[in-house]
Amino acid sequence: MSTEPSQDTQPSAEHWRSYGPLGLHPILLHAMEAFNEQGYHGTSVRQIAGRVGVTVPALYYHYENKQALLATLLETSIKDVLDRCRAAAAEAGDDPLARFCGMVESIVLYMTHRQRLAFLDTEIRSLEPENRARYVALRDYLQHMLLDTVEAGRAQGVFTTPIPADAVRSVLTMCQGVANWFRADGPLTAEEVAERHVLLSLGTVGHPGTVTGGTALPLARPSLTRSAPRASR
Amino acid sequence: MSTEPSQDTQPSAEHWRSYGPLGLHPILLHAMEAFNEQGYHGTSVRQIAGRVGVTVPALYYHYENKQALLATLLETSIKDVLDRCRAAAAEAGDDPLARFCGMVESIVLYMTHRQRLAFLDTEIRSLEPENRARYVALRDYLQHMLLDTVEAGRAQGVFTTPIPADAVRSVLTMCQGVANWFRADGPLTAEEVAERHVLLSLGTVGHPGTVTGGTALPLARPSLTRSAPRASR
DNA sequence: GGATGCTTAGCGAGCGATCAGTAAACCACG
DNA sequence: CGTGGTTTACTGATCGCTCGCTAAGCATCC
Repeated sequence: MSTEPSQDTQPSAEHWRSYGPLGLHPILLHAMEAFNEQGYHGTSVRQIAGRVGVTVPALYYHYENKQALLATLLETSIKDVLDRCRAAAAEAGDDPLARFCGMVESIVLYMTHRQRLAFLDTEIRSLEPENRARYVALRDYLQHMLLDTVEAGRAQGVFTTPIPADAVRSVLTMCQGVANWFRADGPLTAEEVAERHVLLSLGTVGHPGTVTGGTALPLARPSLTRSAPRASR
Repeated sequence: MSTEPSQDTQPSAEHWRSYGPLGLHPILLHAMEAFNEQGYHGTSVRQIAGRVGVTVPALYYHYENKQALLATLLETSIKDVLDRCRAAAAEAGDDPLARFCGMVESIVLYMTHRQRLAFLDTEIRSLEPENRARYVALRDYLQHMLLDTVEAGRAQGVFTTPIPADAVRSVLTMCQGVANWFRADGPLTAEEVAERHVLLSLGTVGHPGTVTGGTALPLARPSLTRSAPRASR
């Protein structure tokens, strides 16, 4: 009778760029897929049980209720992005530009490699108040980390946006949006999408080198000339 | 027994910056509010009827079924943005920079003034295939309009992004995101939010004047120095 | 007298959740 | 090694309730 997160997901000490198999409990895995396809309220516990190949009470043996499935999935997800983002920031050191690029890259990589988990962000509205509060607090913390970096960069003149808080929220929104349209069998790899969004984000926060084209960013440029996929959702 | 959109919403010839009362049928109005608060699948027809103050069959007299309520709302919404965006583009004339700014402004104004309608965009997944296809086609058309403008600007050198399609998708994503966090009683007015997002969008598509600060944009700058609201959702 | 705009009453299906029971694995004790 | 008790992971059956939706009828108005 474990209501615990059961986070076999990632050892957390691992590198922020590496993505192994999900390692979720089969019930959580199939709940995740059902919620992705039909939404939380559009999915019945019978459907989840059916996907797993067990009867309904088996679900209730492992998780308190339907809500606990969503809450566990979302909490697992946000904690994983946060860990990876922190690791990327730490690796980048003190330079605001490098930190910003690393954080955005790590977030977008998460959105692509853990798309089905990341997409559940659209279901926070279905969380009960306490669960939602915990999730939102972690997401706000991520936003705050990024904002601190942008403001540090602004102080050094590497970011010129006069509205850093709005810029950061916009950057996170566009990164989160990747989970809505990315297709693994599409024209761009996860890494290319991440690279492009680092570039776009730099424009959004007003990094002078980005816009004029003459920058020293460690980006492999060839992929930036290929055409982008359409959004469909 | 009308399944028709019943778009009393806006005369469409009116100016794209002016927002009167919604003018939706009471049933649509209350359905919109319920869908906003609990999502499509989380809302029952009984709840909608209760909000309106009638019995359930009264709903079915006016609309074919629950799905028609959502489809009508979403179609009304996307057509309204599209009309306003077209009007803004027409008013701006041929200059890509002016067109881009006008289109982004009109879209963000819609997200703030018609927030409850715009927020329903998160419910497209609950649309049946044909309804979704029609909605997505209109949204794609909007995206295409913006992309054409950005590419025209690129040809003139006013936009420098090497990935215009990704930039446009990101811009629209961040604009759509406004419907998630904007609060009419918050620190910023709709017009200020629109102005800020024009600025952010210019950075995203790589408009040189924006990032370096020395631009001739017709933006009232004072509001850009005030602090931004937090996201909560 | 026929639209229009509702109501009362209720259909069958499915919902989330629970109860009692069970088969198998595990483990300590003699 | 064997045996009895405990734990783990389920199943079958069913609870009370709500779901989307509809048939039939009634009042109001032109």
